[in-house]
Amino acid sequence: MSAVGSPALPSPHVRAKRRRRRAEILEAALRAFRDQGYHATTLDDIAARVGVRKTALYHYFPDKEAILYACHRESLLEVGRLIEEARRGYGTAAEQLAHVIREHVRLMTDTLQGSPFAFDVGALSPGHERRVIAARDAYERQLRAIIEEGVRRGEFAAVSPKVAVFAILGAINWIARWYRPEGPVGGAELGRQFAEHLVGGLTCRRAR
Amino acid sequence: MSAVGSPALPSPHVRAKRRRRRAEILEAALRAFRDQGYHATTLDDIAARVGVRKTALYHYFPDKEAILYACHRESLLEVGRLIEEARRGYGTAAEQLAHVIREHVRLMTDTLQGSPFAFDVGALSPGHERRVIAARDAYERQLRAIIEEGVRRGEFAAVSPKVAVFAILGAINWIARWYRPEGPVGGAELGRQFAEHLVGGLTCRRAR
DNA sequence: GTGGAATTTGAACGCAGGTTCAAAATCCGA
DNA sequence: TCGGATTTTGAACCTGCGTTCAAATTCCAC
Repeated sequence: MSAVGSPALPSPHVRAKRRRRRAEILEAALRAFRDQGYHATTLDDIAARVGVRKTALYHYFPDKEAILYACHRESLLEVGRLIEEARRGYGTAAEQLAHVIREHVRLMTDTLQGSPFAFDVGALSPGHERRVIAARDAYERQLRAIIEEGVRRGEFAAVSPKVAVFAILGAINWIARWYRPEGPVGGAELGRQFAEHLVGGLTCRRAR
Repeated sequence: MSAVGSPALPSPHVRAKRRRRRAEILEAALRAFRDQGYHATTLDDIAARVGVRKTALYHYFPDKEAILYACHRESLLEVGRLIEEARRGYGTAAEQLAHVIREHVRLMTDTLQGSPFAFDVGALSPGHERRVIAARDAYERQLRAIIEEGVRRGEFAAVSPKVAVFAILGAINWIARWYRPEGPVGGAELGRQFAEHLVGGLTCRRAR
């Protein structure tokens, strides 16, 4: 071990093992919260999905709310990238918006990482709730900016960007409530159909 | 009182009073469930909104789940009428769908009666859950039928009616998560914008 | 006015679930 | 191998909340 009186850092191997366990717990929690809701999900539920007793969870997370917050954080990291990718990869607002929709749907269906966007934030501590809401607001503002640009360029009808974003996010977030990966429609195809429907509702109306 | 041995029916006045109290409890519960979710709402919460102690609620409902189920039933009664009205009042699929969307949005925003559509059904007893799901499925089938007819007539693009209905209901149900009646957009205007966006996304694409 | 019905109340109970704790088991680096 | 670190466990604790109960209060129909 290291010098006397100086606590040793765990080895890289032990740190990696701990990270894997945390990731496993978070994935189990994410699925449980998505299936049943935060309040209806018990620590016993999550622990059972991992294969341990619930008291083991306290070795990795201080409490249940911290698990929920970690799920939110991972989700926000994922969606945070979508806008940058859209801006970099596409020239028109319609293409950018379609990309974000497709990718957001993929997060809801393939990795389920987008599911926390559908979670109520009321179960978070006040500080955590503020942070999650701030990040969600930033994402929504970026979506609104894309729509505003589309309206300005004449690509989109003169809609309220705020209302349009709520409608789009509502359609996407609701996927957590009904989509099952074993169903007949794959995530990519679902994303394509959602993008056509939701972007189409903006682009075509300008012709009237 | 009535004849010995024969329990008296309450008078019309007492029955009316009882109905008003039940309606008051259901409205308070509906708002509390919508604001906080079923599990995070306590009977103390609901009772406080009514102005009684929680034990008084047991005079009108056998338990907490019965209150939730009654909220669902009222909501389903309301939305059940939308399709009939749409079929009677409009000739094209686009007009019918637009009407249902506008009116469903109104239920979400004005009376809040549509909010239970956004609630998870997991908290209901198995029997109640089956009934609520059956009624929701019937509503979704009717929406799909409108869209199928629109596709058949060439009014709508060749979309998957199932996916389109999920997208539409997702956008509408999500209103319970963000809409506040004191905000700048009224329910009627919101309904109009949602109808334009969501129906527009179906009608225009057939031109391509 | 009054007896009975209806409604509400405060107190109490029981239990589920989040959390703590100390001991046991497993892992790991030297 | 082995001592110490890490992880997991079973037991226990505590609290919040749904529910029950008996008594008190209010309402109502005659």
